Amino acid sequence: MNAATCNEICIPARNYALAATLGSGQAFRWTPCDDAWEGVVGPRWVWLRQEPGRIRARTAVPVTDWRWLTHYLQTDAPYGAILRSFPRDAPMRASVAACRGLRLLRQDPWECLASFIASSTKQIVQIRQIVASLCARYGAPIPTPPGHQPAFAFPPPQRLAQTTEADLRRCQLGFRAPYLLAAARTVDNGALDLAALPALPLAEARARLLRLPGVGDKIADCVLLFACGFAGAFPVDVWVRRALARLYFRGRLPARARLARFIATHFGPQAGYAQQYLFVYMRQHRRPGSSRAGRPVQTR
DNA sequence: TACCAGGAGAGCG
DNA sequence: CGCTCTCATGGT
Repeated sequence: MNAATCNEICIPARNYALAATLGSGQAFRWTPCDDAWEGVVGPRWVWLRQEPGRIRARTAVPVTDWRWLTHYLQTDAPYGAILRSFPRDAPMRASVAACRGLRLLRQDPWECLASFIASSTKQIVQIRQIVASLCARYGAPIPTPPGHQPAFAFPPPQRLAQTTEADLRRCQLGFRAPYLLAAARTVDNGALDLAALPALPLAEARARLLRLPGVGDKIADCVLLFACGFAGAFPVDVWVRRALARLYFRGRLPARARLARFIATHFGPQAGYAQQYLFVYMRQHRRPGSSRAGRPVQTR
């Protein structure tokens, strides 16, 4: 690397919808700020702004090697090839058209796992609050620009392992508190090695995550897709369930096994990306003030 | 106010 | 399996 040390950089990024990506419910630490976004990646406070053909990034502390950020943003992912791998059916066309440039991030596995354990039966707004609360209470303070409010890293497993269920309940975790505590202890004592997951076959990585209490199919797939680089992982939540039902099955989902077979065969090797497009597409059509979805184009 | 939220686990037939 | 109930809490 011959890059100079500085606190600003422009990352080339074509077909990258920054706002859609940061706000699409895969990460919970980003807040829109004027025409930009502020958040935390690992131990660093980060400011990001979409510009034509690129993303401008600023940090509070000068940086020499920015690969941690390009890795997080996945700006080098083969966007065109990913889109071409999707099935050429009407629902996918409509989903892509509705959110061009939507990407998947590559998050830290622990932060991703902990955040999604906290997510069950919560709205995205609330998940953000819980994560913010965990960081403020148990995360290490990190440098921010002069005059900016304080920021905190996501607390590592060894830190959360030292808390109690009652502590965690104070962060609005409710019945998820014991799950998060158990997960923190399991990762802290080495019984689950998150760093080893990406090198495993998808099924094995998934099986290891499923051993954690509070981690079922959906949360395991979120971690595999958003943090471990398994582009074939396909989290099925209420929104994706709705999307699949309405767009592919005339409103009625088939039995589990048949649905699983459909997912495994229909969406191709980048099924996880397809899932994210369906998720965002379906949420765009929800009615404000109601959890019931509006009317996405009925196709097929 | 009533409903429901990017679920998971246990108990049941 | 597949269904139902419970869990805790706040947004809308």
